[in-house]
Amino acid sequence: MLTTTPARVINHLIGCLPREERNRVLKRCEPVRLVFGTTLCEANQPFQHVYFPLTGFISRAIVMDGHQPLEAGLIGNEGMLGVTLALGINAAPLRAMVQGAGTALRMTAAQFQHELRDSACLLDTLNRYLYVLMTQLSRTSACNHFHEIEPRLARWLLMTHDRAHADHFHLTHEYLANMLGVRRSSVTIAAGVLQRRKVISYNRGEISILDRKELEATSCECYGVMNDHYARLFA
Amino acid sequence: MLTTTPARVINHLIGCLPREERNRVLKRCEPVRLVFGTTLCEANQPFQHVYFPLTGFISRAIVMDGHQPLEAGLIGNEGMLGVTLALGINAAPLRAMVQGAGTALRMTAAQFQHELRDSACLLDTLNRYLYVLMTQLSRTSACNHFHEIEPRLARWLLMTHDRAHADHFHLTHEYLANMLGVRRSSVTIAAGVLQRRKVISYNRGEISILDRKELEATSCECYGVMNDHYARLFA
DNA sequence: TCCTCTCTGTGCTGTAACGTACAGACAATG
DNA sequence: CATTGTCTGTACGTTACAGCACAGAGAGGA
Repeated sequence: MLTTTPARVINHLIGCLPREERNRVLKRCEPVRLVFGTTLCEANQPFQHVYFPLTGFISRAIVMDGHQPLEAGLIGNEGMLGVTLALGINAAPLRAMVQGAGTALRMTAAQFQHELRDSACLLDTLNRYLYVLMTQLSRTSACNHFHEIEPRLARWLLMTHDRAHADHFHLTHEYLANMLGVRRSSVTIAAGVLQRRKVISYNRGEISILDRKELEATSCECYGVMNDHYARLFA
Repeated sequence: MLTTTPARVINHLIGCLPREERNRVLKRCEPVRLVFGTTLCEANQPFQHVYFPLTGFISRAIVMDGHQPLEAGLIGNEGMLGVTLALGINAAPLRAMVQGAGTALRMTAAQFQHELRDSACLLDTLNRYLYVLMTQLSRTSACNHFHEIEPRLARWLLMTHDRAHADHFHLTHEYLANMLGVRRSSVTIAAGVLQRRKVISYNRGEISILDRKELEATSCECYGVMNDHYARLFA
């Protein structure tokens, strides 16, 4: 349900590369449509493809017996799926699923490994991204532990907003509940507060961001900290 | 307060290397004593040295404003401190502190980076370890979220037991509370249960493991899962 | 048009863990 | 020996969230 497709969204990791390498990588990629709800990889399974999201985005989740999967991060055009191949390991640490319909570039895992051998700069970029991922995992962990539902909800909405490149996206309370590792009805309550405050509005899974400033004020500091950290590493 | 020093504890990451590279690395290392409570690095600060624990062990913690640091992992002779240098980044994602007095090998960060350039095998080993760290972070995150205090306490005791190479080590309730991200008195209650069940005994910070089997039964499955995962990657 | 499904709102009870506070026991120190 | 600090036990009110259950409302298909 992407209403507005921005003129030209590029994947930031690819954008980091010098022109020649960037073109080589782009040549190996094929554009694909990310379909909402598709599972792109299971934990501990090898990758078939790596994905560089453009307007679509992907969620990573930790799967544990007897519990709903717990969200560990979002991958939009600032990142990629399959980065552990840069460690020489063809396995996914987490389950990945399309969370926002849209577009992406993809490459076969084999081709990607090949490119990695040829491009030191690509490897360096991915190493940086890996470092970002580690700090994100840590912080998300602490955030889930210490912060309350409402700020955390605001944080996820902001992160989704950034990656959707639109003020309007699809996300039910049920989904959000899984992301945050809480009950659906807790989300209904927290989201209800935000809606009454005219910060967001939603209807049957269609969420609109009305007042981003307020949303940022409601969010815990984790949103800003993580963004800054990314920016610093890719400056 | 290490009472028994095992005859010959080697660092497993170094042990993974082929003889020649192993000797080269060992030659660059100096043995040091890890003193309980010493902070070895702060989050986002560069490393002076990297550490390969032997009988001592180190804890990594996530630092967040307004909260006690939250434990994210232990580093014993199965791992190392400073592995992010393998990503070409001289910065620590987390705070690291000596949690168990004992011995370690260390190398300057500069020297370590130099070794990394010379030894593809070292890099490969560290890449694997990085992957393990990522899965550990994820799982710890979910574990803290879903599992209750008692199983989590048991898990940390088991992990500490492994890394201390002794049935007896120093760890106050206060410390454990920080590790688990809970109140001190919650730990007193959970530990009291374990003591009454004769699984552990403790006195003024000196903990003894009496019945490891029972401790394993009390722990959540995370302990086994994480061990298996490590073993599989370093098989 | 009806039916079914999905999404959301809400209310109730239960409970794990918090926050705080205090007291006793022991160890170390002067 | 007295004093101080550290470690542990315990207790009580509070709170955030779980778990469950149900009802209403809109969407979409038959």
